[in-house]
Amino acid sequence: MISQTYSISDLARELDITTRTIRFYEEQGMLSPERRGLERIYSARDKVTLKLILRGKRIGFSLAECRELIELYEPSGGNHKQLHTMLGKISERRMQLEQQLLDIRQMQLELDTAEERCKLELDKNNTNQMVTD
Amino acid sequence: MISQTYSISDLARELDITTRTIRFYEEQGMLSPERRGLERIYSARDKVTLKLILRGKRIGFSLAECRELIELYEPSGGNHKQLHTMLGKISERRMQLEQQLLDIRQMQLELDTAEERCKLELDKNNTNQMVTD
DNA sequence: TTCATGCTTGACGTTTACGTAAAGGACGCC
DNA sequence: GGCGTCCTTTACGTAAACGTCAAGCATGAA
Repeated sequence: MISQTYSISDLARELDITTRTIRFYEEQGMLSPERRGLERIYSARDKVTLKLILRGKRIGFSLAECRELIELYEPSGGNHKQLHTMLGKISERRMQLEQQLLDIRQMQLELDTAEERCKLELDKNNTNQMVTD
Repeated sequence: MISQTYSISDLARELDITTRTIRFYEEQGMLSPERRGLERIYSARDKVTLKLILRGKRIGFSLAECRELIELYEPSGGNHKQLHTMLGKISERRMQLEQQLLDIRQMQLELDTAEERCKLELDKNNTNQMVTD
């Protein structure tokens, strides 16, 4: 089976980003698609990388942080020290993610409160309406 | 009991941000501290607002989004339509937070994989080391 | 052939979120 | 009264993450 490939606009459509964005990520060294002449040919792996970037962005990672994540994913076969560095970075990310989970839960609680207040206000208004009817 | 107040550098120290940042948030209409002459006097409520902003930033919200959250928090006593608008925004935020939770869990899984691979590599290196000893 | 469509590479523009001086007022202290 | 410290405003600078032309190549359809 021939592995699937994509044009730049294929990916742009499917992932709902612009081609400019994809080229920009390449400029930043986060992608290096094959070429057929000048034309870029993206593999399934490139698509996974892009999804990884987009997921990172949704939770507020900078592109630099996303790049680190990508590097963690590339089996670079590093030496002893590099491997320890990677493990360190992984545990840092883990801690950040835990903090984000806490922050999200807290926000959800705050949204609960805000929603309650809104609904109370609406009830109050409806009651007034009924009285003045 | 007199409610506690803070100077700008008090808050900067406590929240680990610069005074420039705090003034910037004020420029953006997210804070409006009392004044004693020119000097800014911050209340406990201002501090809560700042924490809300910082929490938002940690999970990747823009300042514009943070401002919306703050507005949801101010009991503006809006009219019927405004209240429905607010409820809409609240449910939008909820959906975004749910997506972020999914993204974070996915990232955690990916970190698991990356960590496994690192550890396997380390084991392999150690084994080689033992053989060559 | 001409035209539309999709791709390419520059290269300058823009928004966000502050950083970083510059210049100065107010206050406690030695 | 001078010094240090903290505060102020004004204003230009900057990094990140693209947006937005401009100009041009390739290729299939009319």
